[in-house]
Amino acid sequence: MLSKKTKYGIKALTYLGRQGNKIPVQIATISKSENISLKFLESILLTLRKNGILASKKGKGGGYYLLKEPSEIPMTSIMRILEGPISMVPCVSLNFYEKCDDCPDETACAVHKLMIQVRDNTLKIFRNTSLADLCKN
Amino acid sequence: MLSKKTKYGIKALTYLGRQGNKIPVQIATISKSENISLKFLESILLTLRKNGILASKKGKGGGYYLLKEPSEIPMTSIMRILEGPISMVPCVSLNFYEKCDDCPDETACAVHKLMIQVRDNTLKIFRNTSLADLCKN
DNA sequence: TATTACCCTACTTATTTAATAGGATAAACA
DNA sequence: TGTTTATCCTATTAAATAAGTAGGGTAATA
Repeated sequence: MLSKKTKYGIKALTYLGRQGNKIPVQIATISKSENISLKFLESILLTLRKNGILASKKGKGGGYYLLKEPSEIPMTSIMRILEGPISMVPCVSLNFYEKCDDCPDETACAVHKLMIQVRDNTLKIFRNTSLADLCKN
Repeated sequence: MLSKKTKYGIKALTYLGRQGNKIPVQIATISKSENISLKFLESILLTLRKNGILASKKGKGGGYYLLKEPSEIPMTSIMRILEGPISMVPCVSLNFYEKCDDCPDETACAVHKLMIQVRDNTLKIFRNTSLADLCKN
């Protein structure tokens, strides 16, 4: 299941992407428009900034804005920053790999094989989708 | 992320499927072979039985066995019983649909559109895979 | 009738998620 | 220069979920 953090983050990024320009948007504006708790959204935007997706400006007229063009931001980046691994099990993760405690031989594991398929398909979608695609319509 | 419940459940079913026949296998046998806590596995097999995947026999020589041929058990069933929804958000779920609190118009939601794609792809894999496929090799 | 092995409810513990609180810092502007 | 505005940042908490544990009950076999 997608966490609310990720869901809210994507919605906020989509909102910013639809602005089209790099004029800062206040957290409160996004919070109201997308029905997201202001404080929660604040922490989400903070992590997006720390991970190089957003930039911010303090004080009057301040707010958050996208660092890059929406078309330059793949969903893989957004998902990995907000949600973590794209894979359903750590043992098939490309960026967050971890060995399973119970599995002596990973290549013989039925779950492993199945989840590689799922990962490859999901990855294909996220790689072929950028924030710009979400902003359309 | 896939829960351990689901992972262990799939492993246990694969173990049973590889037996080929309908001779009951004891929980303890599977527990040892697959490195799964006996008590935890017990509760997992119980839910699989209550959901029509397994049958059991009590007393000496008892244990669990598959009710149907592995080829007759699609991964969609197993996943829904053990993990719940296949979708990443409830608002795109076919079997566990729920409206989002924050979304006034679901058809306009960027997250919704993206997650429908992911769901369709994942569903395709699970529909085209049966327990028999996992038992091969 | 003793043993075996599943049946079933309840409980506990750990982890993660989803916030919330509250002050610090920096920019704009009068 | 001082006030307002809005982000920055750490810490805390509440709720939900996941993972595992306990322990007695029930049915089948020999």
